Order: sequence, then structure tokens, then C-alpha cells
Amino acid sequence: MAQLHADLINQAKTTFQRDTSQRRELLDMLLFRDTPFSAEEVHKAIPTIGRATIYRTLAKLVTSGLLCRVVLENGKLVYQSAPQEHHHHLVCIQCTNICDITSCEISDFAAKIANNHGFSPVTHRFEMYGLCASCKTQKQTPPIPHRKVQN
Amino acid sequence: MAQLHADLINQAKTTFQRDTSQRRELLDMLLFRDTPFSAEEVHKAIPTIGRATIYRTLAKLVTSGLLCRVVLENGKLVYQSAPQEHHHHLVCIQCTNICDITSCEISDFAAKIANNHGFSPVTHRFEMYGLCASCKTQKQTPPIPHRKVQN
DNA sequence: ACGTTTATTGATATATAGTCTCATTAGAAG
DNA sequence: CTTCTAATGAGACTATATATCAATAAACGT
Repeated sequence: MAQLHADLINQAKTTFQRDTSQRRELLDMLLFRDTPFSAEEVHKAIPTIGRATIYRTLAKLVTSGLLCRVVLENGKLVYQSAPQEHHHHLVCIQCTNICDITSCEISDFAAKIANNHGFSPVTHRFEMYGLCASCKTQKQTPPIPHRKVQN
Repeated sequence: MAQLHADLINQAKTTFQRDTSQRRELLDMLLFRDTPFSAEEVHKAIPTIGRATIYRTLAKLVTSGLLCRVVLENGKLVYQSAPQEHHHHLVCIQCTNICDITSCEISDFAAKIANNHGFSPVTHRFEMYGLCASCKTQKQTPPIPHRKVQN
């Protein structure tokens, strides 16, 4: 983990051209979280850093591969530390926790479909939405994840 | 198709308690479209109907199963006439055209993975990104499809 | 037809998520 | 120490969506 830590920090260094205190603070907070977070959550957690900086930094970390963006079923965007390879997500629609599926057995399937359509696949995205193990046990109204308020 | 038409209209009738001109206009516009649409597009198309009414009506049509909501890769919500079955997309990263994959052979695979994680799947998304047949022939630099504006 | 009930509407205010602008700040290199 | 410019942040702005509530008008019984 210490090695991974160092790798990430190195990669972060090459992502930006200058080393600023704001960025250090953000990286410390973001890169090693094990739970996903939204941009606004980060902004509330570190209100001393401007909103624009937070959004900009998140976007750069995504394009450089240090974070990945996940679109939740309700359309909300969250970010996740992304030290992993290509992988997929199990997104709990109750507690919004995200579990990674590290092995991707879809590639072959994807290639076949793509080929049928004359399509050259570059990447793909597969996400499952449902109830995680713990939310399943706590009987909850099994929610169709629609909009929050619904007259 | 005429029968389906009548079925949908009947279902719509039971969804609401009163028959209003606004609703008729909305239903005429929405129920038989073959392309997805956003709430704001509807509002622009029929500006004489209040925004609140449009959102309320869309929400009711979703909960009653006449429309389905789709979360796009960028987090935007669109609606789709519900008789469309569960399906997936081939998204061209060059021309942004979307091709539907009507058969879903992923469900079994998804169920297996979910089970391994104690997860109760509700739905899933699978989207492939790459070059469509026509863009493939015109050699272009394949862009990474991240957020639109990026400093 | 007519009045009553109340579902529905819409103007407006508010909320939320995110982007843009641009003057200012401050790394980093020479 | 100076210079260059990446980076920041206050705040305006856009887009999307929800909440409020008085006014409107379906539908029903008479």
C-alpha cells in the first residue's frame, strides 16, 4: 500500500504543472478514500478551496486516470479513487456504496457485439444497480430509484 | 401498432384522475416518439405548458410505466417511450451517434456476479464506446469522451 | 344546467449541480 | 529577484429540477 501510495502521488505530480497547497490538500483527501464522493461533498468538506478549483481538479484527475467518475442511477455524479485497472461497479441504490468488480469478463462479449455492428470498440462501461448485501438484509422499501420527491 | 396505441392511451387514462388539455397535448407528443427526449426539450417544444406540469406529468408517466427514464453517460436524464425493451448502446466517440443493442445477453452474467457479492441486482447499464462503421473508415483522432468543457 | 369538490395547473421562488470569467496570486525557472 | 504564466477564487451565470400556493377547471351529483 505504501508503494501504491507513492505511485499515485507520482502520477499526480505529472498530471499538474505546479504544486499548490490547495491541490495537496485535495489529493490527500481524495486519492485514498475508499468511499465515493461528490464534488459538492468535497466542497463542503474543504470550504476554503474555491468551487471552481475543486471541479477543475476533479476533472483533471479523471482525465489522468487517478479518479473515475460514476454516474449513479439518479443521474448524480460521484468520483472514486481509481488505482485499479479497467473494472466495473455494483452500485447500491439504497446506500449508494459502490463495490468494484475487478475482473472484466465482458470484453469478449463486447467485441462480438461490436463486430456485428461494424463497430470498433475502444472501451465499455458496465454498471449494475441494486441492493448491496447489507441493505438487502435491512428490509427497506425496495425502491425504484426515481426522483426523490414524487407528489 | 394501432392496438398498442390504444393500449397506451388506456393506460394513460388510468394513470390520472382528470382529463386535461395540457395532458392530452403532452401525451400526444410523448407516448409515440421513437427518440429519447429531456424534460427541458419538452418544455421548449410546448412553452405554453408550465414547467411544473411537465415535470409532474413525466414523473407520473414514469411511475406508471408509460415512460422510462434513462441516465446518459454525462448524467443527463432523458425519457423514452416505455414499450422499448431493456437494451444497450454502442456510442460512437467520434460522431456521438448511438446504436441500440436490442438483445441483452448480459443478464445471466450480471446475475452471477451479483450473487458472488451478495448483491440483489435491479438493473444494469452496459455501454460500449468506440468508432462506428462510418467513422472507422475516415481515420480520425479518437477522443476520450469526458466532460464537455475542460479548461 | 348548476354548484361543489378537489385534482390539476402555472407563476414564482428556491434548490442543486456545474461552468465561465477574469482579476489576482503564487509556483518555478532563469 | 524578476518574469512568465499556471493556478486560484469570487461571483456571475446556466441548466435542471423541486416546492409553494392561489387560481382554475374536470367530474360528479343533483
